[in-house]
Amino acid sequence: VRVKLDPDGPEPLSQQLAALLRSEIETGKRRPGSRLPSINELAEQYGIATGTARKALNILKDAGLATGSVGHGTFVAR
Amino acid sequence: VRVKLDPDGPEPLSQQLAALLRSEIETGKRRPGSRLPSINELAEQYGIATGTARKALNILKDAGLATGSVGHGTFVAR
DNA sequence: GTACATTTGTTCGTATGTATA
DNA sequence: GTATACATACGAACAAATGTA
Repeated sequence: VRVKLDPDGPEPLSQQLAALLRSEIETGKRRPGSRLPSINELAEQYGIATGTARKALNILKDAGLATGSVGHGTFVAR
Repeated sequence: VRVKLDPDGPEPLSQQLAALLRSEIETGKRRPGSRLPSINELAEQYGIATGTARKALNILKDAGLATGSVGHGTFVAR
C-alpha cells in the first residue's frame, strides 16, 4: 500500500484524508453523485481507525462536499 | 449560554461538572434510570473537552451514581 | 416476506501526546 | 514534578436504514 497519510505529520490524519478526498473531488476524479468509499474501506485502505475515517468524511460533509445516507453510503454532493 | 463552570475556579472543571450533575440527580431533576447527556453533548454545552466531560461522568460512576454502556449512553443509577 | 450483510450514525472506553498552571 | 485540560487516535457495541438473496 502506497503511503499517502503521514501519522507523524503536523496535520491530523482525519484532516489529511479529508484533504486528499477533497482534491480528488475538486479535480473531477470523483464525480458529483458518485459514492465515496465506505468508512470501513477507507480505514482499511489507509491503515487508520474507522473513527478517523468517519471524521474525515464528516469534514467533507461539513464543507458541503458530501452527504451521508444510512445503509447506503456517502456521496459526492451534486 | 449561562456560565455554570468556572475555568478559573479553585476546583477542576471535571469536578465542577460532576458536582453539578450530582446535584441534579440528588434533587430529583434527573430520575434513576434516565439517560444523562452524552459526553459530546456535555462537552459542547459546557464548552469543555470531551476528556473532561468523560472525567466528570467517571466521578459519578465511581460514586455509584451512574453507569455507562457503550453504544447506549450513561444512565443515572437506580 | 424474511433473514442477512452492509453502511452511516451515535455512544462509551482507552490510550497517547502536548500545553499549561 | 504533578495535576488539569485539550486534541487526536484507536477500539468496540448498539441502532436504524438500505439493499440483496
